[in-house]
Amino acid sequence: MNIVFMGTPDFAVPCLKALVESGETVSAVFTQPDKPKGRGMKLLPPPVKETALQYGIPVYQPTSLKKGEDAEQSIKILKDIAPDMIVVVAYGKILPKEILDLPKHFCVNVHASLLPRYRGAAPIQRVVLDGEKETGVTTMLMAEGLDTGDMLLSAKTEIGANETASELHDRLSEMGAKLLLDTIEAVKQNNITPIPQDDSLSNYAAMITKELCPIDFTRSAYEIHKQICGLSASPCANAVYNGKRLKIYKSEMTGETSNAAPGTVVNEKNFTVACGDGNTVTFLEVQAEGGKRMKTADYLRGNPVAKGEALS
RNA sequence: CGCGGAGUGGAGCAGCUCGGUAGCUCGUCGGGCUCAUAACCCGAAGGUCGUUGGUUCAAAUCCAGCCUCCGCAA
Repeated sequence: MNIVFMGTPDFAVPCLKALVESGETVSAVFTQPDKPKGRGMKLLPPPVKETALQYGIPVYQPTSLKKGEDAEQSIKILKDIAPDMIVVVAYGKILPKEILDLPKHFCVNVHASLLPRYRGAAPIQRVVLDGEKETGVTTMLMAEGLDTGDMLLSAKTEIGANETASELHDRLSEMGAKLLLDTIEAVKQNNITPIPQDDSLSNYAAMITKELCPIDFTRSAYEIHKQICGLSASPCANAVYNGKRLKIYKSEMTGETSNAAPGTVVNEKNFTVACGDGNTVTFLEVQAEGGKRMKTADYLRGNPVAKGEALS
């Protein structure tokens, strides 16, 4: 099939690779323009661009698909390619109707949740933050609304008790790639029935902001544990210890209880801290300012903490 | 040229202000002890102190450049 791929971050890379490796013809890749980011505001290409270039696929990075010169030129390029299908995975731009109607079949989107649940920008982190037990990936036809199109296929998976958003992200991106191939195969066999989403069951996975990062130890241990998992590895939950910010990448609940004040270290050997509901959270991987991410045992060797000290 | 922190045996850190014998908590290896432990005791190996140049009788330490890693901000 003649396919145009649109996507930007790491999550989309396995899908693009899967398409190419399975022998589909990816005629062009659309991705977000390079943006200055990181230290020193260096200009960095999005991951999908790097992958596309490795395969020698033409890359287009229009600033807009809706209006202006870029949009007109993009639509002209798309018309020239005359794709059978446009595959969109976390592209980060809204497609105008003109493009949605352009492919011979349709525009298909891979979304990292079990729709209609968790539509929107940050489904992976939100399911973890909310303490959900399972999630998945869904392929759907693209409609003009945000993640509202008819569903094609989906795949479920359980969320581990200590699984972080970044671990789940990696799993789901691989699942998404497989589901995408299954979906394309079904389309080829003409063996697929779009199912409308039940809007009454939908919810929206709002973008993740830094306000979510500071840990409030008066909350329950479970909420804090899920906060740590859901925000790992970026932007990462953090606490203040010794006047310095300490990022917490991984944690677990050992079942230990304590009536110490929330935020108090109750076990200095494995860095276990009291929470608001009498339960405790044990930190497994942390990172101090200026330091690297490391296992708690390593951190404690050079930065011993004492029982009774408080984090905030 | 956005602001800031850091590179020291295998891991995590101290030492640098005020140059003069390489230190701590672990790990590893060998031995001992114990019913037992993230227990304890004894001994050993292992480091071009990120890199290049400069100052000096002498540099981990002071000065300059470069490389790498990280926090903030975007």
